[in-house]
Amino acid sequence: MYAYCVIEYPIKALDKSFTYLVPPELEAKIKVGMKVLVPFNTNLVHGIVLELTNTYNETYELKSIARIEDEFLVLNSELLALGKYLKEVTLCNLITAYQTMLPSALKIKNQKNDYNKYEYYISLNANPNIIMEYIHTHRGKKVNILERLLDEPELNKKEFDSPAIRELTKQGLIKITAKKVYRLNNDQEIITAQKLNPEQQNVYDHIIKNLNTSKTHLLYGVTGSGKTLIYISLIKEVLKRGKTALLLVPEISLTEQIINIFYSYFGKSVAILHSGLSKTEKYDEYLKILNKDVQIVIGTRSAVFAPLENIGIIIVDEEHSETYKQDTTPRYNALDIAKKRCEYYQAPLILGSATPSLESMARALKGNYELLTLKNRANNQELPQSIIVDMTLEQQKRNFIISELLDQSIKETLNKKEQIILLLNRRGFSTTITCSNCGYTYKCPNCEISLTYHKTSNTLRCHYCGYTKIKDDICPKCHEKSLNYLGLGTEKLENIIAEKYQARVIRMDADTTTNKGSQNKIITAFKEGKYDILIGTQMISKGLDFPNCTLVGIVNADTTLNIPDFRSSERTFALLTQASGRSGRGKNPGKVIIQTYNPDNYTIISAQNNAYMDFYYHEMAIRKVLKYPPYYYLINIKIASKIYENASSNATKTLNYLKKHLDPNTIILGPSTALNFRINNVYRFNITLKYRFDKNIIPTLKELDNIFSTNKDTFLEIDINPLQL
DNA sequence: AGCACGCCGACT
DNA sequence: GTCGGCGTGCTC
Repeated sequence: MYAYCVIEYPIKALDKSFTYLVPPELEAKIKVGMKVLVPFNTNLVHGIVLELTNTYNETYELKSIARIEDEFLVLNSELLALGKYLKEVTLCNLITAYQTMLPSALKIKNQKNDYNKYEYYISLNANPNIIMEYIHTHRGKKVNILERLLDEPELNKKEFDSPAIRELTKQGLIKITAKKVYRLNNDQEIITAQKLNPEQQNVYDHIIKNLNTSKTHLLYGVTGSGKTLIYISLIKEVLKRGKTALLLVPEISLTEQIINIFYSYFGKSVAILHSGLSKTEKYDEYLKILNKDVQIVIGTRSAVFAPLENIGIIIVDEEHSETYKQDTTPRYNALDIAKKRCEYYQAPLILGSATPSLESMARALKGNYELLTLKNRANNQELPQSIIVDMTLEQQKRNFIISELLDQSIKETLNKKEQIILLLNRRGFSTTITCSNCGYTYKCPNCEISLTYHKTSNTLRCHYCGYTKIKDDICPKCHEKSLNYLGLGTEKLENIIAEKYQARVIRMDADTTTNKGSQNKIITAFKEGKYDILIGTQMISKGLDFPNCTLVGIVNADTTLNIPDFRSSERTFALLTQASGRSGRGKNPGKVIIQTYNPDNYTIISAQNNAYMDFYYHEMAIRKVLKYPPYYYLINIKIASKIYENASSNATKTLNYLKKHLDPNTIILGPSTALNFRINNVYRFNITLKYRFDKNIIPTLKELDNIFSTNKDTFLEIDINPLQL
């Protein structure tokens, strides 16, 4: 028997299968998809069995597989094929694809640990006569233990005094056995689901009709329309039919809330997979899925690879979220993977959002997806009333940060004992520090990006590479004491608000949520009413449900709008709409105040009016003219080197190569030095491709990748369907 | 990626 | 005469 294997080194030159002889003693055990140890060159390396055959037609002599690793872990044929698909759509190495699909504890590498957690149980280990005799001739703790073991055959060891246990074991009267346990357990009582309202029921019925098809449904429902309740009902029905369900959520802050809801409806049937779990917790959750102890998986992007079998539905919540696209190699989009898996299992894919991506809505309107709409909030609450404040007028009144209207509204809301969310999409204390004498501004020496001032640590930091320096007292250029703060970050806003109002203020952004669970702590504390005002970046905008929050203030709606990227309007619209959606979800009506220097901008006006479709048509017209998605596909090619000349010359070579091989209708832009030209002293050039149909593209890019694989100082990175340019 | 092989310079 | 620098090339 022969085995075709892919080995652990993620190198282009080794991205092929190697043939090994299966030793006779392994023939019965070995399966496709298993992790094996094989001799390679002078070492032993890990690999995955891709195929088993009885013939081979190579001329060289084969080596034999050394052993099988992790016998329980087998990538089934669906997942093996999924890895090949991942390789195809991202142009990564096959082994990289499989590594990406596995949790870190099970990745293919050389160290082998036991990640299992055990609990220890004691039981009797001698015949009853001996036990009885011991009981009659002794007294004390040891006798107690033996007496209890006569009643119950097995007891948890941790309940007892350990010296006594040790002695009894030594005397051969009892024995200790280890049992594998899972680290995360939820023994909550299960509650029954609320009834769907007619609008929700309608959507539900429609999807149920398609439960045995691989149709994609776009569930466009306004904020607070109760999409989660539909998900729960759908999953319930899927489980009833003996199948499994996968629910993807954008990030941990959301995951915590949704997980708790799902735990209360489905209890032990749920496994969770997200970056907030430790390596061992993730391992356990993965094992629960492999062992078929759970039927539902909830998780973030990488959970799309969960080893569920017999999938009956995949739901992607907040489908517009950019977190579904991985921004490191392999640059996959979980939506594509979910779609592929749905096709394999003939299961429907549900994409839910209050602000669908333009791509998804375009496909839905074209009829490629089924469009399902929830127009109303679940309990017939009104959508919050939105007001735009023109900050140019406020400036004349010397209100730079908080407008008159926002100030009044904050006071009113505090008086009513209701809660407030203030959104400012920029962390740190202030954006930049500038010398008012000579105009000097601090830039990162590695990245040429403005440094951000962080007050708590009194440092200037680069948000791209992490470079940190202590703030100076005098300007390093003109030596005057004229360094001023410019711009506004969440940290400074927190100080201002805390000074200005008699209120309990809490801040949530990337800097206050570095510890595990800290995000959830802030959310819970705010939800329980321990604070009046929550200040935060975009992480507070999505999915959270605070019934007592009736005022949302967008302190500066322009920060995201002004970023030079073709999707900045779409992002801003989503951010404003999602943030607005946090207001008035309970019994009291909500209010939203949007502060902006662009009160006439269509993005801001559409968001104010909750007019997604207005925004959609307006933005689509622009995309069409500028040849952007969804009208054109994009591919971004990055050429990077520490040596400027190499980066530059290779970028030009790449351009010429592309010009020669691609369809003449494909638009080739660049090479440009664009945004973030130098990061960590690496020079980067970008080439962007825009195309509608070009069958040469993938083969050409593969070939380009091969050409670069022998180049040691210049690196090529290809991002297919990038989110950022 | 890792490691052996190989062909040139300064050392016990 | 040998030790060791890292350039080149191969791995079932």
